[in-house]
Amino acid sequence: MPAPARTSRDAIVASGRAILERDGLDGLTMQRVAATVGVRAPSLYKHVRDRGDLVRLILNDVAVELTAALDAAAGSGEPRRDLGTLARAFRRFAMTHPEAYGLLFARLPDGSRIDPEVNARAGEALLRAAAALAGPDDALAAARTVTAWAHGFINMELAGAFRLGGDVDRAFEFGLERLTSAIAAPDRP
Amino acid sequence: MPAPARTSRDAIVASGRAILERDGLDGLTMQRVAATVGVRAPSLYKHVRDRGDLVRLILNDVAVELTAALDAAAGSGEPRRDLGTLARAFRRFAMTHPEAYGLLFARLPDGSRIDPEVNARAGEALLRAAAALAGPDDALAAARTVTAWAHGFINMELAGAFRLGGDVDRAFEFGLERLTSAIAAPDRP
DNA sequence: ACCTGAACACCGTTCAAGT
DNA sequence: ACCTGAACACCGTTCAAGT
Repeated sequence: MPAPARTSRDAIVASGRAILERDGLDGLTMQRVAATVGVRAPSLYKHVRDRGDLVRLILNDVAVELTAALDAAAGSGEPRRDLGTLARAFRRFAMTHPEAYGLLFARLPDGSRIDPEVNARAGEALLRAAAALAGPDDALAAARTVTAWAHGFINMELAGAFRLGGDVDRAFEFGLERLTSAIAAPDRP
Repeated sequence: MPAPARTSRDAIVASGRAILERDGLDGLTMQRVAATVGVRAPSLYKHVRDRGDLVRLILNDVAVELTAALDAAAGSGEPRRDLGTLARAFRRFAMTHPEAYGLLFARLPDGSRIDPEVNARAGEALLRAAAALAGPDDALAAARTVTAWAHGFINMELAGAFRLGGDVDRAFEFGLERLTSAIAAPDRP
């Protein structure tokens, strides 16, 4: 006698994501997720392998959404301009999903880490803009420089590491402008 | 009848740090720390407030050591050269203490976050080099640009986010060289 | 085929009782 | 003054039993 599913993997991931964003990673318990979707904790194991797997699914979901935001931000045809809109879209996304963003590039157990393809896909728009600006030989190194800066800045901002006062928005724009010029190939001013 | 202390806060922090580096944050349990220093878990609460406090003490310890490594790396009198040795020392330290480093700028509960003075002290050497290179007006923004880049690069490298192959060491040197030029004031080539 | 209660091993933390 | 066992509330996870 089959029993009808009272919940679904999508519902579990969506609920887990909301709880993660509201209560942080420590607050993301199987019992809380189960209660939100209307089952008991053991039932969750019919839909996800374990808690680490649930974290992975949530982060994949977030990364796909980030990718869409980045894709929408780029595409002006002007790589210099694209790099700016990409960096600002990146920062805006992180600020509206701070808990999830903080885990996106964190050291997590293997089972919780984001899928490689999802990760690669998220970096594409920026890699394209960097390639157009820096030329093919330096494309990857240039993309890594910009990504590292943007991620590092956002991560430190989210962690509250900028404690010396000053204008953080201005520091972001300063870094963005200097970096854009710095990675441009000599013949691409 | 007073009972002699069978352990100390320093021993607990040192043991906790070793366990953190070996087993990760999830592996850092009060029971394991207690066993290593030779007492039972409840005794630890005579020396630290709770587990979050222990994490804070460990991270403070790591940050102080990082500060010493950075201070030792700088001081050549040549800000351009200092920036390079600082960035490389930063990366080397992170690679030898990956678990602790990954938490240094992570989103942690308030009670686990590093002390503001320890954080400010760690940034001093880099702020000094950046100021010498960028000039007083842009000193803070320039220091934040370099710190963000270095931290972001190292954090992504530790998290295994550079999955497109390529030469990661070369990307680090590329970013370092371009960034150094980018933050230099026009009159400080 | 999914859901459940019961159970297990493990946490962090408190506290009264020991020395 | 510190250490301990016992206890409590809470985890994640497994599993046999229900429908």
